[in-house]
Amino acid sequence: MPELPEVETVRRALAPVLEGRRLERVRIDDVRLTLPLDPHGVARRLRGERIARVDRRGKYLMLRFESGRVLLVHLRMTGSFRHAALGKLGDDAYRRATARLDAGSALGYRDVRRFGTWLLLEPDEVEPYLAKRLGPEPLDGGFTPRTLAARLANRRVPVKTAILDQRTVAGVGNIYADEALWRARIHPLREARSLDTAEVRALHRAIRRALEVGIARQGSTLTDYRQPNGEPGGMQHEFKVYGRLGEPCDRCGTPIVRIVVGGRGTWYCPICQPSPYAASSSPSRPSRSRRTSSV
DNA sequence: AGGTGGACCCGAACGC
DNA sequence: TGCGTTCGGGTCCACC
Repeated sequence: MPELPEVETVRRALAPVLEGRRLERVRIDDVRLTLPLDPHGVARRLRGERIARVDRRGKYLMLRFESGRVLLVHLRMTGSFRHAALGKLGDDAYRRATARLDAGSALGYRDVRRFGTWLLLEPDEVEPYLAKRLGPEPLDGGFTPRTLAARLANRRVPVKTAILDQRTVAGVGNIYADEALWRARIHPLREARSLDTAEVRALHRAIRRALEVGIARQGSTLTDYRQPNGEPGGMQHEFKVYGRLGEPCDRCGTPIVRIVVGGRGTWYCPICQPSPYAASSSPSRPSRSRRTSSV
């Protein structure tokens, strides 16, 4: 599932091979990719554009053209790019688009479930589009414990739901939300507004750490995600909680449990991340006390 | 306005 | 073995 670390890994791989290159031919085979626009019209508009920079904002990959236009790509669940330096992309039943570059190389876009989107924006449309949808970049200086606290204040939704909201912080998806909450020792069902200052600080730090480790491992591959050279990521081997039902917590050895939060599968450690509904016999109170119990 | 649940899509995993 | 059913993931949108 491409979240921030996966998209950033793709960006880092594509930037050196795409920047400065011109799109000589673009073919889009999936009518869903550019809805509500006609894919052939979009392909035609892309032809001739020269890529100035490959950027990322949240989970969006941005191809910035010299013209100022931007192709905003969202991979959703199963989108991926493949770059072939010699222009020879292998056969792929799930390829949805292909671009031929002036260096003789080829760029293929693959998407099994066809959730991904390509949106070609005019220069003045880009920032408003992103600003409306996304909060701060978690790895930039604009994301601080204070800004996070402001985004969580007054919100009654579970804290996991709050950090999955891209306006709270951009780029966190289901996997890294669970990983971050484990690192911060916060139960996913805690009301967002109930976190005290120390907990917000811990969560801020945990979100950054979880994403940084993900990038360092070049993302996580469960089934579909691939780097542009076709290789899987390695982060899936280092999950602390995600998908680890019944396996021992890395910190305390307690079996990881699974619940559903906001319709999403959610894994956590029932000891390290104490329930907000815990009885008074529990070692800690959820929203007040600083927990010192740990193993 | 904040919050919620369904829609979108389709391969994989599951149940019988 | 083969079939039908359920699940999941990010975002948008209709609705409360």
